[in-house]
Amino acid sequence: MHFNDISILIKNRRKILRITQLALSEMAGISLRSLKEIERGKGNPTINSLNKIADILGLEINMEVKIINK
Amino acid sequence: MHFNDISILIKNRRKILRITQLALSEMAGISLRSLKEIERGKGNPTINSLNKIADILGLEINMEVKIINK
DNA sequence: ATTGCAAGTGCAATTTATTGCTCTTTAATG
DNA sequence: CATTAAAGAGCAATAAATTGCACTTGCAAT
Repeated sequence: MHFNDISILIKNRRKILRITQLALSEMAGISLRSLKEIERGKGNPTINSLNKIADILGLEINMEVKIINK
Repeated sequence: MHFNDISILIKNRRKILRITQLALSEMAGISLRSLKEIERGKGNPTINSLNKIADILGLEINMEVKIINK
């Protein structure tokens, strides 16, 4: 899962929960500016920023051995 | 999955593959210094740094809806 | 015990993520 | 169309990640 996919997931999940970027940024404790960048897929956020957002959205970050498709 | 868990996973996976921090850092294209910090669980790496490491180690980062345990 | 290699770490330099301010664009609603 | 709210974006300031260098610590093998 690349950062671009994560961006889209965050954006979709936020919309499902019907909250604005401003509301999410405040609840997560990151700046509105940063959240905008992240949802646009621009930049290179830190794991902390992503974790804060994930916590609010009921998401979690995992890392696992990649499955190779035949 | 918190950053601390990711650090441990990276370190374990690297040892399973029997490569040194230096080798991994060079293959991933990040500095040895940064990799050391990450494996120690210190700092706050960017998603790019984690992705580069994950690629070499055959790992992948995922983000998904958290399952609530009863 | 000592030799050699891998990993941990303090510090300073540099690059870059994060932020605030401001303005523009888009989308929905009356 | 006009209004309003939400999202996109340029720019500069600041905080923080990344890096290199030098040194120490740990660990295994001879």
